[in-house]
Amino acid sequence: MSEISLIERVGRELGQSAPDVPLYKRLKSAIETAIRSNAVKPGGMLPGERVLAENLSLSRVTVRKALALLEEEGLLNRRHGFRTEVGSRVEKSLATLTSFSEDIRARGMEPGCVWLSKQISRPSPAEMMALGLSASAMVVRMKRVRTADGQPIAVESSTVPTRFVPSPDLVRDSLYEALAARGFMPQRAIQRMRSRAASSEDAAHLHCEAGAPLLVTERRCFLPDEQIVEYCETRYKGEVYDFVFELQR
Amino acid sequence: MSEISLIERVGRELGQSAPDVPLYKRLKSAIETAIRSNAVKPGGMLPGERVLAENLSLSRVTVRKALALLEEEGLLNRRHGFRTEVGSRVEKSLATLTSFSEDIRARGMEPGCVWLSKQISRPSPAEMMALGLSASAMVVRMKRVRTADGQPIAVESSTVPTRFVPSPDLVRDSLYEALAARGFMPQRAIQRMRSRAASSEDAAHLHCEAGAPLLVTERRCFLPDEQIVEYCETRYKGEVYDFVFELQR
DNA sequence: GAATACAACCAGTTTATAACTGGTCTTATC
DNA sequence: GATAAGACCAGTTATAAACTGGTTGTATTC
Repeated sequence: MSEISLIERVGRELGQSAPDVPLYKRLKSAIETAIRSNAVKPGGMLPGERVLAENLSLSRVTVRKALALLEEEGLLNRRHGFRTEVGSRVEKSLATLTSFSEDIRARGMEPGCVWLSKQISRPSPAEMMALGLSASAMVVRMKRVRTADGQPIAVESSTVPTRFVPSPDLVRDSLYEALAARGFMPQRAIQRMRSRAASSEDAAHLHCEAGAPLLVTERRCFLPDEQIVEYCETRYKGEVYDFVFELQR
Repeated sequence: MSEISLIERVGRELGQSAPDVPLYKRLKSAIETAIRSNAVKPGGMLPGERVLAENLSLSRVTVRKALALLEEEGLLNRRHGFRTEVGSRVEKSLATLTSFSEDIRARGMEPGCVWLSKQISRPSPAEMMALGLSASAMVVRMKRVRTADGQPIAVESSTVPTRFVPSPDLVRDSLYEALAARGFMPQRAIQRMRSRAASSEDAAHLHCEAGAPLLVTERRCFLPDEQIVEYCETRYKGEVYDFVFELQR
């Protein structure tokens, strides 16, 4: 469906809506209907805010208010300087199949995390190797304790080149959300799992004894164009095995 | 040293040289002297061919002939569309992606190798991780002892997805030749170097004692489109350090 | 006070373009 | 074979322009 016919459709929808509801809410509903009826496919682009405003004879403020609501609901994904993309929240969470939070929720517990550090620095030798970076590159390194129902169950270190996430402050709870917001959605990952003894530091964070066996996962995440976007090492209290699998959305 | 003063210097040098020698050879010597006397630092850029030709009142053909000689000697590194970079052979062996054979030859010795095994199999967990492969993929794994003047100096294990080299029989002496023949020339690599104690097997192959420190390099080679084409681990008799650098052709 | 409108301007991204670069070829002179 | 001059191709980089969404004003209407 072309941009013009989409706008016409939204325009008709808008005309038929109750006039005592605020315009921006009516516009929001109209666009939502268009999306849900698949007039724009997920992954497709919405017309620019200026185009929408002009063709619907609305002000940009109104259009932006409507889009803001839709983005909050997860139906849209806006990117500064790029465009506004259609993408449902359900798909977002599918793409983060590897997400710790989902894993924990699926087991009926409440996920949480405590940040140990967020820093921007040069990559370590291992990180250079894993991410394919030269020494002059910069990375954002984040370390946190993952919890389930408040109990610590893993220590996780994520490293991302600043090219993809320029500042650690952009990451709130979910690294994947920060990546997605900038248009870098990992599509494939290679993950290795094996066991290792807990260091005294690990032990302190995980409330276990030093030397206790941990399940260690190493993960390299790839963008659709095979660029390496993240290197992540997680040390879980748990099982013992050595296994590699491929993660795909 | 600025471009202009470099050109002036080369110009003077050129004027003083014997007139019965071909111009391009005299120019080559003049530039070589300038480089060896550090008038241009390694890593620095030479003026463009057109600038050189014009300022020295020479034709571009002459300049190109001189530069070609210098490149052949390894003093220069020309890149289409970029510029001509100054880089001595010593640095080239570090900064560029050269094969083992080239490396050894550059040091005035005769390279050789003894094949320990060539096999086609499923990737190991470490190989899956390094090459970004799923377990269903197939790889060609090659292990050999590298020699210089007949003396064993390294044990090397190379792994390449069958996608790039379908059979180990296609590899005679040089893996890179086999790759190039199929149109897969690695252009960039990330290499990590560190030390590790020799296993008894390493020791047997390298004629040293078990436990002796080896220099171990891990290398991941990338195609121009960032696909990972090779994972290679080499254990050298030698130094002790941990350092990663980027290799580029 | 909330909704709407209009108008600027900022900042990030993409695209197109221009201005280089080295690589190649032809033609010509000596 | 060495030298010269010119034209053109192809790869790279730098720049500018034309978008994008983000933000901040003021003003009007109900």
